[in-house]
Amino acid sequence: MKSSEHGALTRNQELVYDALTDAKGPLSAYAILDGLREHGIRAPLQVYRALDKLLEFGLVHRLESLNSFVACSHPECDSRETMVFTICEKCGKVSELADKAIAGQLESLADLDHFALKAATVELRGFCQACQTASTQ
Amino acid sequence: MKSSEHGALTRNQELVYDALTDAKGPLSAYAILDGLREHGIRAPLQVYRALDKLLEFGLVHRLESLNSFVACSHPECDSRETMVFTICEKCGKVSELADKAIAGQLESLADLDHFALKAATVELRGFCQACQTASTQ
DNA sequence: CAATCAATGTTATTATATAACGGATTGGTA
DNA sequence: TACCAATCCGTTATATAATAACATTGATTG
Ligand SMILES: [Zn+2]
Ligand SMILES: [Zn+2]
Ligand SMILES: [Zn+2]
Ligand SMILES: [Zn+2]
Repeated sequence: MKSSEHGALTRNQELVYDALTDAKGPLSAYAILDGLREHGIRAPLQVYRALDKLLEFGLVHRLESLNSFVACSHPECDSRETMVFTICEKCGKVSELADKAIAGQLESLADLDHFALKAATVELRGFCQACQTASTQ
Repeated sequence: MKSSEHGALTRNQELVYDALTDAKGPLSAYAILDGLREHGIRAPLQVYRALDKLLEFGLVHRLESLNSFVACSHPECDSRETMVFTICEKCGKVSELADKAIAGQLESLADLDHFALKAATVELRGFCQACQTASTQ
């Protein structure tokens, strides 16, 4: 379970995780690095190693199309398998959607191709609600 | 339609597109560059500019999680909206799946969040059929 | 021809990620 | 305690991916 894992985070992991939860949006590894210099983080590897562990714990997800990272917004989502994100191309807002159905759909789609599915990345690009209404006024 | 667009490709676009179709697998921009040096391509920008156009034409897709590019394997697929790829984590094989249902599912999922969906990237990681049978022997 | 626009060539720079090495810390265990 | 193994840590250097800036070429067209 996550909350117990969270308690076991090392110092660097804690720093990186806090940076991501504070940000309430995706951050690149180098943006995290810049924000943590005053806390003693000096090199990219310190950030990347912490991120690797956080990804492994399921506390953080990687946004492939943005080369950046977000804290998981589903405290109970320990699946680590299928994540769905919306990415607003105007304001940059990112939301993580919870959906069981898509995971099943992708599973059966993979089966058709005899592909043993381990993990899925779904990234949706478009406009968030706020940016839609803003552009139609 | 694609075949007509293909006839209108410029020299650099043609070179890059041919490199991708010959490869029968994903290539990074720099791998393309290395393969085309003897044809007069010398700088990353020459490759990236050609790729931008090919992506726009729908002749090529970008694999976000691999930072690489593949020629579209669906001659009639001009949708340019929802692509689904399987990526074998053992042998690196990539397949582009054709599926109308997933696109609809993602559309309605986005609707729930009042998100105006423009394009979707779906990348499935796991093991291809060949690598499964190879690992169970 | 002159204006325009897309494509090109080149150099330099930024952004993202990993390799390689050694030292420090932790947790069990003889 | 002394030992071992595993993990985490810090540092330097390097690899890989993508873009900025600017000048030039070549086709289109009015
Ligand atoms: Zn999550
Ligand atoms: Zn928005
Ligand atoms: Zn395609
Ligand atoms: Zn395989």
